Amino acid sequence: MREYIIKTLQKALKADDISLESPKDLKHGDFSSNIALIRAKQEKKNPRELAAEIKGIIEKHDKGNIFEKIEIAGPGFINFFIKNSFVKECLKEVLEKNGTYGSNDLGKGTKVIIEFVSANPTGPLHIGHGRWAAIGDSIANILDFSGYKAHREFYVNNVGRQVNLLIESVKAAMNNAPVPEDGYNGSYIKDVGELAKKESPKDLKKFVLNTMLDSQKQTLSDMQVCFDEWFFENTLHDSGEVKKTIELLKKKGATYEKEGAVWFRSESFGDDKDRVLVRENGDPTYFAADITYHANKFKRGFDLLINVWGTDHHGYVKRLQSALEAIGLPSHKLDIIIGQLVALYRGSEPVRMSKRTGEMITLKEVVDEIGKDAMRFFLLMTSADSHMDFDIELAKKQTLDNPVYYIQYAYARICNIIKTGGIDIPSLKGTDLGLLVEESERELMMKVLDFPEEVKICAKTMQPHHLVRYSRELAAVIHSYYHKCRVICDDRELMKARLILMESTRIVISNMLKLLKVSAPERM
RNA sequence: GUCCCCGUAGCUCAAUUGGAUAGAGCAUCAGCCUUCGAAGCUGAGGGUUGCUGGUUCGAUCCCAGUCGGGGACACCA
Repeated sequence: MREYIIKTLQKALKADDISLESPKDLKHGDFSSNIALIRAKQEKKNPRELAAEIKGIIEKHDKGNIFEKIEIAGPGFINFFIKNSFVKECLKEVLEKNGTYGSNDLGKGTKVIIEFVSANPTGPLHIGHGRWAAIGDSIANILDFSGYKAHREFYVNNVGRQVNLLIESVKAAMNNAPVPEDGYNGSYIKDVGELAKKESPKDLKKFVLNTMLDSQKQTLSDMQVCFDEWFFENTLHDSGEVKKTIELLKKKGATYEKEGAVWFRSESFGDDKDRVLVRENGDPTYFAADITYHANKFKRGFDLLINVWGTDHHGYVKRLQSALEAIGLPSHKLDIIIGQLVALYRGSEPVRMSKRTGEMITLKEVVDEIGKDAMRFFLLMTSADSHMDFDIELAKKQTLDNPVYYIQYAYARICNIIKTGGIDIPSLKGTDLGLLVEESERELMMKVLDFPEEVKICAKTMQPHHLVRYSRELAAVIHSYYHKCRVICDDRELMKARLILMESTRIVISNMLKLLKVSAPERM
């Protein structure tokens, strides 16, 4: 609906810089625009006079189709009141489009690769990984829904010092030897060691890495996070691509040698300092491989690169962008979302250690305890760049305290009403929506019709939490409506009209929860 | 010391990316079950948006500074 109105305004005013807001105060109409305020500044005119001019043009153009009335208010806002008949036309669109309602073509087929989690295979995932997982996965869903072609990828760092340390640590555990310096010593190391003893694999390194990776895969799968591809770092070394990247940087004059190592001049690109590409011992650094990896993403034909990283990697952003620039790749097409860390609580008590193992609590333990739906919902509830306090006790509650159930309950309620109504939805065609005259009905319709805009906001900002906020608002309107209006009633025509409203609401919740991958139960 | 993020109601978070009287949930208090699911609804109280300046018709949002919390500053990944 909003989109249609914007298009109408664009046509009427022959301009494309139309912005439309949804005012908080009903007195300010269904939509409002600050266009007169902005133009008045540019053209140095009186904003209210300009607003009146604009209002005249729009009214002439509209001929009473969409707008009930248009008002000028405050310093020069133009407030639009939408005709009920038009709202109901839009409601029909929800039923027609059904599962695709809310989708858009923002991406215009852009191939986008979204890389997320990419944890080292040296240990179990933690709650922070869960956050990047939920965010990355949902962004990918939203982008797919917005006309992009999203490719979900996990980069496996199966090369380097940390991996060697992991293997040495496992070996030590198998022989009851002390943990190597800087090695790993969690209980999972012993577990893998036991397993390796039992199976005595030919290639211990391969076995350990696979075991670690499988356990990460399992945890992610428990959260219903899926990847199109698991990209292994070693393939970049094996194919010689890493060497090629280093040669290319050398050729571009972006490197120099010092103390036996090859350095990249990242400082001249605005980074804090220069960075090593090839160590004194001749091994390329992780950084060198990562430049190659991102070059490889472009080579595979992706037009847009999105990475979801933990805040502990933020210092890494500048050097990667610098390196891409140095080899002539469009670094502005790399969008890195930095997610802040998650602090776990039980009630007001901070949780760091696992009760069972006495070590850092793992993602798996939390997912096992509270379940996939609450997990995803809570991790998606807040903006990625705000620090997050995650209360396990609250997420676990199956009561009204828990916002997940609030939404799911609204869905189950609607499903039950539709079921009780006992009328086939398709047979409701031709129903007179003009019978929906209650204020609460209009409120619900407007909220339902807002869905496509919310999807767009998420796609544009790459922040799925907007959708979660919307889901709570929508559920609140639904519950309120439920108490104000009865759907199942003796007036059969009215009932049919209200069933259509229920069905379109159901469709929106269903589409929305699919994007978040939170289940929508018909019964609870 | 340098860089990034955050600071909003007692608590956890929003605020359509510069819009009109800063909103929800929890907690507190007062109401609502003979009718489609009370896992719900209705209402009340609760604020100098950490602080100080600046930019403009307008700032929670942008800029400068300052205080507090978190994180990062490897020839680790």
